[in-house]
Amino acid sequence: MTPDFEAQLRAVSLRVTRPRLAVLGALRDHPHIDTDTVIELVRADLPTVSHQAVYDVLRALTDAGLIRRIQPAGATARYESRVDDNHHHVVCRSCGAIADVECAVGHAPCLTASNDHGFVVDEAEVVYWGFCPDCATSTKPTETASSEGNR
Amino acid sequence: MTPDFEAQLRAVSLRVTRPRLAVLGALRDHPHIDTDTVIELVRADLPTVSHQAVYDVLRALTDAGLIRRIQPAGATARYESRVDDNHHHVVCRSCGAIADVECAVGHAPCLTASNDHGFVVDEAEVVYWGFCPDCATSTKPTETASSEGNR
DNA sequence: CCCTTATCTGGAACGAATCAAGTTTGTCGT
DNA sequence: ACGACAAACTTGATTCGTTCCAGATAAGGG
Repeated sequence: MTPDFEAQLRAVSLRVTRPRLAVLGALRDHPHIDTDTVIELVRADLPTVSHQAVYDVLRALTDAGLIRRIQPAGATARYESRVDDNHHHVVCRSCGAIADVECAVGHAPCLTASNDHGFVVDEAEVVYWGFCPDCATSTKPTETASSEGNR
Repeated sequence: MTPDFEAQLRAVSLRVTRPRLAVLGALRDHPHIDTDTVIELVRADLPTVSHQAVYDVLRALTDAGLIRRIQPAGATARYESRVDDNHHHVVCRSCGAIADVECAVGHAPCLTASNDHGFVVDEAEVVYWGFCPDCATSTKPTETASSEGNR
């Protein structure tokens, strides 16, 4: 374990610092975390890191392509370390939980639609909105109960 | 012209007020505007409306389904009045411009991929990232000009 | 026309993120 | 190893978009 964070950093010409290693570690252990949680997790190891350092590190790593920033509408920024595959996310409207989803249609499915309006498109981001298993059952739809029931 | 804003409001049991009509008018004339611009446009007609009123109206209209809120990562909230069709958006990484895109694959293309993780998905949102015609030419990629065409 | 209540006004408050100035710490050259 | 330079960090304040609050206003049914 302990993926070679140091090598990853050096590969993109970033200095190897403890805050950066801690952030990478936190992202490896937690799939989709927001900035605040990153700060908490990092401080578990390094109590003295400033929030600014975390923001800075997240930005540097995102720019370098080591991590990916995801930000569903209305929520705070979250980060994940899976960057190489083209996967998407399901977001729970109720609790904000996020899960990874491989697009069943194939990879980069809708990218072809893009050349409208002369835009040069390089990425298609898909966000599925719905309810996670917990919220789907607790938020009990009053009347659509039986028909929607696949799960 | 002047679509029947009043009827639209009444149809969803919302009171017909001048701020609301002004907001609907602003959204009809401008495809994808952020809250600040809405405030400006509304105040062109009604100089006394408070920013809070606009926020409130936007929320009410969004909840009622008359308008749609879109919020690409890292940008402020924007609103649009096209709500009935399932269309998506191209967002310029450089200037933030937004344009509508009909998904060529068909409507609600990737919705099928969704049942992973027990989530009950009811909407698939697609955001295409790239560069608008203006920025694509001005940001002149130094060498990747011809080859990188698609994807 | 009056009453109820949704809606609007004005101002304060909030959280996420950024900026600025100064200090620490990696990394490279010798 | 040692020192220097610049990248990276700390601290603290600031901005920005948005929301919360209390009171005033006005839409729409009776």
